[in-house]
Amino acid sequence: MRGLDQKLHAIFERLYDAYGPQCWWPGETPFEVMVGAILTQNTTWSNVERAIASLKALNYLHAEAILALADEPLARLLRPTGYFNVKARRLRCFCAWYLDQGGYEPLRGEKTEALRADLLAVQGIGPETADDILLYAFRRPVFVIDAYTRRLFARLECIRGNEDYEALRGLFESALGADVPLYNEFHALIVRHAKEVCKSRPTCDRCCLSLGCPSSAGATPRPAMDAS
DNA sequence: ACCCAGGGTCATA
DNA sequence: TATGACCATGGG
Repeated sequence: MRGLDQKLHAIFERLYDAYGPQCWWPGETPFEVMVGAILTQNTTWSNVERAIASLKALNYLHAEAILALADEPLARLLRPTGYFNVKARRLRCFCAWYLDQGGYEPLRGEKTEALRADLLAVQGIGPETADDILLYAFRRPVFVIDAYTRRLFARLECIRGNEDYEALRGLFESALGADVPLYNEFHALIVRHAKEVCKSRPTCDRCCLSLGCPSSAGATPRPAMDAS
């Protein structure tokens, strides 16, 4: 019986071969990454890009500027991301915390688990958003668990699928070992794959992971993933 | 018109 | 612990 680590690495290779490097997270600065992580909650990235662009255009992409904005004007800028009233509050809570901590440099010195606990204490930052921030803004070896990850690996029979967030994160992290570049690319590839599969629905009968389904004429079918 | 998206919180049972 | 309701725009 192959270990979980070998299965995961094999799946990673399939995804990487199929899609190549994803160059995540899209964003020029760590702060932009953090803002994006909050704004992308249950929302497509293309919607987040509009809001980020608006903030940038007005030179508001700083914790001080966002905090200085009243709820309503901020919500207007966040409008395309959906839940704009909720996200305006969340963003301001985050910015207040961020400034209170002294910004990026002091935070960068914190140990990962302490930083994670701090992030989770911010209203509106849950486990996935915190882990996005830890991995993509602070380069910490934290494996992000999202709905795609849960569905995909449950289907590939690597997990049951009903484990709680922390259990899954522990499972992936101990199987893969602390590896920031791997975690970075893996999560991005999982999201990419989900989009790709979604695009080809309902004929999603052929993907790089051989998730069931016949291959189209002329294509060489991949051998099925060894799930045992 | 319907479904879902790179979630999180809060109220119930 | 575990569901359900709620937040709300934009693209398929």
